[in-house]
Amino acid sequence: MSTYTTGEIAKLCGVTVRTVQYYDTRGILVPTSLSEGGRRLYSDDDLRRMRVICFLRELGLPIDTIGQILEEEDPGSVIELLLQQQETVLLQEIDTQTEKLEKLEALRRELKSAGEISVESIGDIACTMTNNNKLKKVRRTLILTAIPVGILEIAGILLWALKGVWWVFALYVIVAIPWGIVISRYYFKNTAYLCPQCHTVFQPTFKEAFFARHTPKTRRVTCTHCGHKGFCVEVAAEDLPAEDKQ
Amino acid sequence: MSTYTTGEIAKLCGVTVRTVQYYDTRGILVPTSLSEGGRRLYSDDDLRRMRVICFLRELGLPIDTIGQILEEEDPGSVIELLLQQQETVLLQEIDTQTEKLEKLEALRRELKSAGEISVESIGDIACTMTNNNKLKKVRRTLILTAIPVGILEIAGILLWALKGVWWVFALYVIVAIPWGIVISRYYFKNTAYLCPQCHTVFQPTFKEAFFARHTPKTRRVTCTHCGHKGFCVEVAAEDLPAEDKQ
DNA sequence: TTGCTCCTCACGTCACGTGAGGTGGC
DNA sequence: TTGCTCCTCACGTCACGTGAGGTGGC
Repeated sequence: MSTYTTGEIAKLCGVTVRTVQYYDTRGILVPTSLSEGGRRLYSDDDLRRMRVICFLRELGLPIDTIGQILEEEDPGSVIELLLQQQETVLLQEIDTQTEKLEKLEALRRELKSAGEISVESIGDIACTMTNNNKLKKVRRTLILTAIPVGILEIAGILLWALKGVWWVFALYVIVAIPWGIVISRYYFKNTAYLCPQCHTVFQPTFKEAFFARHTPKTRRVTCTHCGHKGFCVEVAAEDLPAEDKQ
Repeated sequence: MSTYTTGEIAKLCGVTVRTVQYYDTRGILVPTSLSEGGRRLYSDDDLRRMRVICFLRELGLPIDTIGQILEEEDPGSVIELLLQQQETVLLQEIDTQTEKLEKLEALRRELKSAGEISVESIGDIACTMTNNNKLKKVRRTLILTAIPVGILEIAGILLWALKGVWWVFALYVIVAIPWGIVISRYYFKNTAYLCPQCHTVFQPTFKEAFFARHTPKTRRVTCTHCGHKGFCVEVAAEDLPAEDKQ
């Protein structure tokens, strides 16, 4: 049965003296005795307890939870429950960090391809990245409704050409025109454009957007804010601010 | 050109009023103007700046780093450098968390198979888990040196049985005996046992350990501390405390 | 005038780290 | 006696959250 000083406990457990003292003030490792001069004296039991504390800290458990575990008389379920909670916490933290990492990598990629690196370009990238998911949803809707129309078109052409059946193609024309109108309105209502000049998000008129030259991610439109005309990156339209919460 | 109050900025950026105020005190988002009553008034530029700040915070960048990025006149290298640093930080954090998670899962597995859940059993598991790597190293040495000896043995037996060549087997015997002595001494010098009674780590005498019944992970030895005799879990011997740092 | 929003202290969170100034113990 | 270790304040870290008590602005 030997006794240990604060420094000895610290060295044996690979922590600082301050940590050992701190665990005393937090009440999870109170020294068995004090010297006449008021110095902390730890027993073998204390050392073992400290080792358990350090181990549990290596799992990321907060001090109070460790205290609970150490005080618990009845062994089983409480410990298992607390460990299970900690597992959930860790899984969530890893998830959060991984998300951050992915965003960071996406930003770095975009910055590299953007050529110009500035705060404005970060702002633009942030804007396109944060409502990327909304935009994908809008585009997915477009494509999903386009598939049956496309099948109808091909079927119509084939039947007309090979078998001389013309009414399927006629049906396609009847369906495709209203579909085109509806889907275009839907699309331009839910998309907006980011002006590279003044960095504002704006919606051009339906007519301009419909007839404008475009690439998969940009469209040549006129900014309603600064009047700049040129290729603007497509983003999802924000929710209307007026009727939003009210 | 509209102006925004603290609350409006907060709502538009999905943070609390306190966060907006905090960014003012930290100097990364100082409002363009103040009302007569001392209320913060933010401009469109401020809103855009806040959006960039929020985006960078979503990557986990600390406030001061964001401040640096926003102040930077010259665009390129500094931003890329800071983002790269942040990537390293995130990767390390994910690593740390994953390690914690693995340890936690190992503990839960061990606790389940241990049957009895108590602070002592956590201590024992912590002890076996933390010097698990050392122990593996010791065992690997044992196995690696055993392989050539084993090959020699099989070769000796085969040559003797099939071809009548006996000297290879004789060589094996000559090699195997000193190897057995050396490796046993090495093994028991570098392993110790955890008493299930008093939870102390001890080293039995070479003789007792050598002849004791054992399983892959335990051995039936007598605790030098409390005298308990029974199967004890094998752990790596700690470094000798005397000549350690001195 | 009445709510609502915003203001500034001031303190709490979490697990320690970092001095400062003093002292025990070999 | 001299280093070394240890002691207790007290404050710092990080990005806010949480009241308290007061007030601007519609």
